[in-house]
Amino acid sequence: MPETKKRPRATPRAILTFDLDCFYASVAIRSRPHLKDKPVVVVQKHLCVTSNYVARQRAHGAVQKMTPVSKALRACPDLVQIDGSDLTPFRAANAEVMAIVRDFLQSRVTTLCKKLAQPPFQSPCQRQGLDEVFIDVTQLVAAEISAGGRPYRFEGHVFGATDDDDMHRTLMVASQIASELRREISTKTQLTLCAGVSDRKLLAKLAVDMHKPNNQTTFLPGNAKEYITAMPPRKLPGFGYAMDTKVQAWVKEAPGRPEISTAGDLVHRFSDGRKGLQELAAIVGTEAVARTVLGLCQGEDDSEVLESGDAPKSMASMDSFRSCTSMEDLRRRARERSTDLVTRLLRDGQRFHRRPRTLTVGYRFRGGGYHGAMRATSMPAVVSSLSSSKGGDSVDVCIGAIQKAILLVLREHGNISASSTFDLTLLTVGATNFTNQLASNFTNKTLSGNENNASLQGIANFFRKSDASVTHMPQTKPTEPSLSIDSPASSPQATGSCPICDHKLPPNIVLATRHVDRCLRGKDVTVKAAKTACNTRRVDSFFSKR
DNA sequence: TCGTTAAAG
DNA sequence: TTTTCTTTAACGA
Repeated sequence: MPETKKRPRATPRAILTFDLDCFYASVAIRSRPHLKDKPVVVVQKHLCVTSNYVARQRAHGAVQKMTPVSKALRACPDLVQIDGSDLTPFRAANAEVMAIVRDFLQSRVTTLCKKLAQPPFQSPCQRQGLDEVFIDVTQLVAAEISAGGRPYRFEGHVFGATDDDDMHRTLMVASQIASELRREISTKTQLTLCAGVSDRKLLAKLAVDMHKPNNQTTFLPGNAKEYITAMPPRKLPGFGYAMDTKVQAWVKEAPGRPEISTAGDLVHRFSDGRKGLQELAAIVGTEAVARTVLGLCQGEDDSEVLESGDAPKSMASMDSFRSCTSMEDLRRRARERSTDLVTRLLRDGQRFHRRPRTLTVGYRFRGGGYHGAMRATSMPAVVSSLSSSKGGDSVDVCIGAIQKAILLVLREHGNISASSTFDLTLLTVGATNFTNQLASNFTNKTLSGNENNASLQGIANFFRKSDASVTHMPQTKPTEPSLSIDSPASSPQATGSCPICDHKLPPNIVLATRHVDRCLRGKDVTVKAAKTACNTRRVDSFFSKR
């Protein structure tokens, strides 16, 4: 018998989603207090990407996301424009918020677990863009309830009718945690935010928009199905433009097909067992997608909150323009992208002790559709030794090397050269496939504070990738001895205790890793849960204890 | 491993 | 409506 029967979860989860209020505008105004009561928009190219509430009010709805500056200016002539083309301050503000969230959760867990004499755990945090985060506080709520002392009531708005059972008590405590965390964040950053609380990401996400700004809503799952089936499916997170287009195309494809204007319509037409599923699969691509979509349309969502960690998995720099037809112009733009990327790579390397192995180049010809093309090549070798050496010219060398690589890709795959005519509208350059750099200059560094390091990153990656069928080591290239974590001579020392069993760990990082790995397997825990449980942050924080 | 598509903010 | 500047995941080859 295959175990494909799916069962409902044994215990209800508690999921929070936070959404910073008009994030870009708030961050921009925070550093310019004199603009506090002025109508403000943050501008990229000729578009307003965000506005504050003063601007929205004044323009009476005419200033929205992605409104052309000219139009916004007509609606509100005294609009203050702030350039938002450099994302650095927004990335920094995001990091600030994430750090506060993690510190808050960490200290709660620490005190509660001590009190309850129970091993510590972590609460996964998933970054969603720069202004949103999902948090799974299931275990934290459970610990809070065990510890007692919480009044059984909701904090903030509630959507739906409550009841006197476990799930509702869970969500009550979750709403209290959400409220406390919101207060903590807005006190420390001067940024306000909304929270959505529910037992799954889908509902938490829908809840977060129900009362804005600076407020929170708990979505009681009992009301999910009727609420969601009445919505246009396109409004559901996960049901995007492409899906909507395909479904609507199907509707119009043949006469007599039913209108699909609500999620309920879709469920009604396609949830008729296996046949309906296959019909939907034919429209949306795969059966897996069909199943998820059908679930979404009924308010179901099993997806986990995935730990994002501190280090991004890829990095890109993009420029869009009306036209680029000369090599001279192209070279200049390529250098610009290259400079931006190298600058960020340098900082990333200082923080995470890693270098990208792959360079991606994206481009689009005028009239060449939405996506354009994307190519990947190996990163120029000089980048592996990128550093801000005082005397050296490493940065400039890297910028030049990447610029050259971009031009080469465009020549080879886009047929763009001095002897061809072309017209580009987009150039993207990105770095991916990060691997740890364990150089001699780093080996002797002490482990401390927020300073992440290469070996820890290696371990984190190892856990992330570990799989029931795979025995042990990460699948790094054998040709890269400097990356392996099994070279005790150059590995930093681990101290502290196992995040699973709390035993003291051996100082050798390889042995420590092995121990934690065994421990994970020893526990009756699914691989998926193990992956979620053992993430960068957690491993980092446990291994880097002074 | 490379490259595309889709989704999200 | 595909417009800005990203980041991530799933999937096919």
